[in-house]
Amino acid sequence: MIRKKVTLKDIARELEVSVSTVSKALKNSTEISRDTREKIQAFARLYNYKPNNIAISLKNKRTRNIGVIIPDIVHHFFTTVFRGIEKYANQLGYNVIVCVSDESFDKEVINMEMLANGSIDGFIMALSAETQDKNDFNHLRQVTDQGIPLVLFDRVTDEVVCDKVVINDEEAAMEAVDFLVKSGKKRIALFTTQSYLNVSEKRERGYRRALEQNGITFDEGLILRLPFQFEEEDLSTPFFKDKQFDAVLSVNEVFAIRGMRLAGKLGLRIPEDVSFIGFTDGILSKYSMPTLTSVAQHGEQMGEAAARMLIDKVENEYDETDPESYRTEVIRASLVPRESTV
Amino acid sequence: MIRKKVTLKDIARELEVSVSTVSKALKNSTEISRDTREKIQAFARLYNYKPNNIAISLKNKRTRNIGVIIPDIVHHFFTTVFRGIEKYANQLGYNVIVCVSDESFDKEVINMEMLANGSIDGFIMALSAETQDKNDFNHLRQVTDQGIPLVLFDRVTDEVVCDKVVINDEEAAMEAVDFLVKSGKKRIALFTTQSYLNVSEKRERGYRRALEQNGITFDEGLILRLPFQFEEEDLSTPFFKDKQFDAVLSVNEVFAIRGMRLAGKLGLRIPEDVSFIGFTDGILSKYSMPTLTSVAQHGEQMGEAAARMLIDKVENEYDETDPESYRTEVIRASLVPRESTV
DNA sequence: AAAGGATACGAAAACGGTTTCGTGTTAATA
DNA sequence: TATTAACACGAAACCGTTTTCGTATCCTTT
Repeated sequence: MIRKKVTLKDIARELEVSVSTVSKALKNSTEISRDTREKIQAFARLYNYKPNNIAISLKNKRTRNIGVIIPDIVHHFFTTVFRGIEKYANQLGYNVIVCVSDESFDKEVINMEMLANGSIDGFIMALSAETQDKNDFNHLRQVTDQGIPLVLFDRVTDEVVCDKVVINDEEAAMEAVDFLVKSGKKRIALFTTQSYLNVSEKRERGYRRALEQNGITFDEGLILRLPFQFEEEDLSTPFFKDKQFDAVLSVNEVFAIRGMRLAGKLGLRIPEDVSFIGFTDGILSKYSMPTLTSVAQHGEQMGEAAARMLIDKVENEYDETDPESYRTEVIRASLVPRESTV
Repeated sequence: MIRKKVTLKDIARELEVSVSTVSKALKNSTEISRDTREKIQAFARLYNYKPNNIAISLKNKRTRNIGVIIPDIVHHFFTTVFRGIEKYANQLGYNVIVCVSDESFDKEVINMEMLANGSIDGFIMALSAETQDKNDFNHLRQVTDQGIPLVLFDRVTDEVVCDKVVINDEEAAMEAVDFLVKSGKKRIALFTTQSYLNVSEKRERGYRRALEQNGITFDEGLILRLPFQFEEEDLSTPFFKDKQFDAVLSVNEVFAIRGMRLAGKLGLRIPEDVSFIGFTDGILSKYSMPTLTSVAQHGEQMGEAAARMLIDKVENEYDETDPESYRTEVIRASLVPRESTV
C-alpha cells in the first residue's frame, strides 16, 4: 500500500539533498546536475510524487478553478452550456466548481462569497430569476471590484460591466414569428414567463416587432404569462378555446410541450390547426410527439465562448477600469424545423 | 474601490499587533483582551476581511471540496443525483467540483488524478461505460489507498471496496415485468444497452427472473441490445414487425421513447397494442406523448445518500482496512404508472 | 517581600510548494 | 599562480493561515 502522498520534503530527506534542489530537479532545471536530476526524477516517479495543488495555488495565487453559478442543474440548456465550459476549461487544465443558486438571490450571494475567497480564479454565471427581479447586483460588483474576472451568459444584465455571452434573442424570436407567418399563420400567441427574465423580455420584444413588420396587430390577450411550475388549468382550456390562435411561440421548451399536449387533448391537430415553436432546443423538442420546432441556443458554443473569455481574462493583463476591455459575444440562434410546424 | 483582499498581515500591520493576535481575536479567543478583540473585529468587519480558503485548506489538509465524476452532465438522471449531492454538501459547507468522464476511461483517470492531488477531500462517482467494459479499477484503488474516501453510485463495481449507493435494479425490473404481466401482457421485450453496464445487467437479470416466476419462457429474440447513439433502423422495423411483442421494458428512458415513436409510426396503439415501461423517470417520461410509465430511481435521494456517506467518512475516523467500514445503501426504486401502460 | 498564577500578547513552526540569492568548489583564463 | 567564471547546490523568504509555546507584566497570596 502506497499510503499518504509523498512530498518534496520526503524526497529531500530520503535523497539527502535540499527541498529546493528537489523542486528544481523535478522542473528539469539546468541549475541541477544531470546526475542529481535523474536520481531525483527516478525517485519521484517511483514513489509517484505529484505536487500538491493547494500548495501551488497558495504560492501562485492561482487555483486553476473556475466557479460556475447557475440557477438550476437539472435543466437541459444550463447543462449544455456547462458541458461547453467544462470541455474547454479542462483542456486548459482548469477544473470547474459548480454552485446552484436555485433561482434564489441569497444562495447566489452566499455561493459567490464562498468561492470568492480564493477558491476560484473567475466566475461564469447565469443570473437567478430572483436576482433579476430584485435588480440587485452588488454581489457581482464586489467580485469584479476585487479583480476577479466574471463572465455572464444568457441571463445577463446591463448593470454590471463584464464580459457577456448571449444569443440574439430578439432576432431569433422575430425569425420564429416570420417562419410561422410565412407558413400561413396569422394569430400567433406567446407563452412567456411570469417572473422577469431578460431573455423573456427580449424574446417578447422580438415577437412584437415581427408581428408589426408583418402587419399583424398585436393582441395582449394572446400573451400568456406563466409561473415556472404551473397547473394544467393555468394554461387553461378557456385560453385555448377562446383565443383562437393558430400558432404559439414559447420562450422555453416546457411551456411549448405542455401546450402541445393540451392542444392534442382538445383534439387540435398539430401543426395543421396550431403550430408550435419553442425556445431552447433541448431533449424534449427532439423526442416529443410531434417533435417540436425550436430555436437552438447552441449552449455548448455559449459555454465554450464564456470559458474562453474568462480564461483569457484570468491569464492575461487587462485594464479593469476600461469598459473597452469587456466584450459581449453574441451567439446566433438558429431555427430547427420539426414536426410541430408546417 | 476596495481592491485586493485584506489579509491577517494587513490587519496586524495596521493595528500594530501580531498576526497571531489578529487570528486569535477573530476567533474570539479569550486569550486576547476584550478591548483588543473588539478593535480587531471592528477593523476586520470594516475592511470586509474574509480568510483565504486556500491557506486554510493547506493548513488543515482539508479543502471542503468534493469531487464528483460522472459520465455525462447533459443527462437527467446524473444531474438529478448531482442536485442531491450539491444540496446536501452545500448545507455542510462543502463545494462540489465536477468532472465529466464522457464515458471514457482515460478521462476518468486523468480527472481523478488531477483532483486527487489535494483539491478535494473525497470522490463521488458513477463509472464510465468504458471503465466497466475494461474492468480496470486501479485508478480507484490508487485513490482509496491514499486514504481518500470514495463513494460509487449507480454504476458501481464489486471490485472496489468502498461505500456505494445503488437502487434495487433487479427487483425493480421484476416489479415492472410483473406489472406488465398483470395487465395481461405476455410477450415482453427488453431494450438494453450494448456496452456492459452493471445496471443493465441487473435489470436484465430481473427481467428474466420475473418471466420465469410468471411462467413465461424466455426468448432471446425479444432482447434488443442497442448502442447509445443508434439509428432508427437499429431499432429496426423488422424487429418490431416480426417479434410481435406486446410490451417493452427498457433499461433507460431514451430507448423507450424512441420505441414508442416507432410504434406510433407503425400504427400500433400504446398501450393497447404495446405497453412501454422505461427506467430512469426523467423529463422525457413526464412529457412524452403518451407519457411513459417508468421506474423512478430517486436520483436526488441517491445523491444525498452518497454525499452523506462521503462526508461522514471525510469527517470521522474509520478503519480503512476493515471491509466492515463500508456500506452499500440501496435506494428502493418505484414504479410510476403513466399512459404508456394499461 | 517573595512566590505564584493569571493575563495578554508575540515568535516561530507548520502546511507544501517556488524562487531568489548566496556560496563553496571546480575549471578556465590571464 | 592568482583571478574569475561556471557549476551545483542550499538557505531562506514567501504565499495566508493556525497553533503551540514562551514570556513580560501585573495581581494575588502568604
